[in-house]
Amino acid sequence: MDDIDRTILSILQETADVPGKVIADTVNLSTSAVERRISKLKQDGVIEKIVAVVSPKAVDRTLSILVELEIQNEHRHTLEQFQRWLDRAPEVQSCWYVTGDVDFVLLVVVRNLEEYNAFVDRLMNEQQALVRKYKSLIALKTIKHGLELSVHA
Amino acid sequence: MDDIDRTILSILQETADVPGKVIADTVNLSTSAVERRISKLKQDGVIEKIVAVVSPKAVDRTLSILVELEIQNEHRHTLEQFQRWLDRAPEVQSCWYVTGDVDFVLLVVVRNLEEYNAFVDRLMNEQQALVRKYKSLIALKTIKHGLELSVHA
DNA sequence: AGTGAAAAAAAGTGAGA
DNA sequence: TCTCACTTTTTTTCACT
Repeated sequence: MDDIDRTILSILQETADVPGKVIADTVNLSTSAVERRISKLKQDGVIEKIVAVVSPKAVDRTLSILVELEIQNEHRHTLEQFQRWLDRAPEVQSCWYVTGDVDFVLLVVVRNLEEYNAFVDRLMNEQQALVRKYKSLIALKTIKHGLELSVHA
Repeated sequence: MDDIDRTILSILQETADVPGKVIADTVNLSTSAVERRISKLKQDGVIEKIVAVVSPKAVDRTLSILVELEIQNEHRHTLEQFQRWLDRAPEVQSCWYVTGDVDFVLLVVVRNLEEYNAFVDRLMNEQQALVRKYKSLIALKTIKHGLELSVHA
């Protein structure tokens, strides 16, 4: 992966629905060369996928909450099934297993507090043996939210 | 926005680089109808953008850290410029202003601890008057990370 | 709004440098 | 691995239901 690929990646990370011709012009290459590079980047898994970013407002999911979870120590061996539970929960947009006194941090995106409450109820019901404690950090403002990575070597 | 649009959205949220024909077949509509719907969804801002998701491994950004920041109370009126600072920082992938004893939560994605340390140094240097305290939650594992929203009414 | 066909645009392929 | 010319696929447009 050379410098041109990185330039292509940083363009595609911002907007991927541009014709190859446009990219070709900015990197001074022919369209086919650019298309061939993009195919290879997909092939090699450098580009994992191309996705549509949907407006949270438009589908009424404007409430973001970071949830810090502490897990019962006795259940540390059952974490796998809990991770699957999280992975399947549609309200959970992101989720990390972290160091420190907190064990998991979840980013939960829902319609409103009622829906959040329902989510927490479900969590505490279906995973009551596991979760020792939780803390909700309600996002008053999302300053920035995306998946862009700095791509330079 | 009807049910068909929502189906289209949920497909596009997963993978947006499929021909309209494929979507047309799954929603039982002609290609032109589907393309017209997609154009309108973009036009109306329901689809904010189409982006490439880049593999963190492939570009060597495998260290994710959640940073909790507490802000000096005296500087609450200067938050705007701090938000701009965060927005411009390439290491900061996401950032929320939250309720509770913590004020901001940042998702910082970097190459390694050295790079993270450099980031924190820069933060503390350039925003020393603002930041009272910070806490790093290092992600040992990213269970799930994306921008997908449940799209149903 | 939708369909289906024609036109336009974009992406993919292969020979030669 | 690039470019250039060519083919195939996809998207857009348009007349009509």
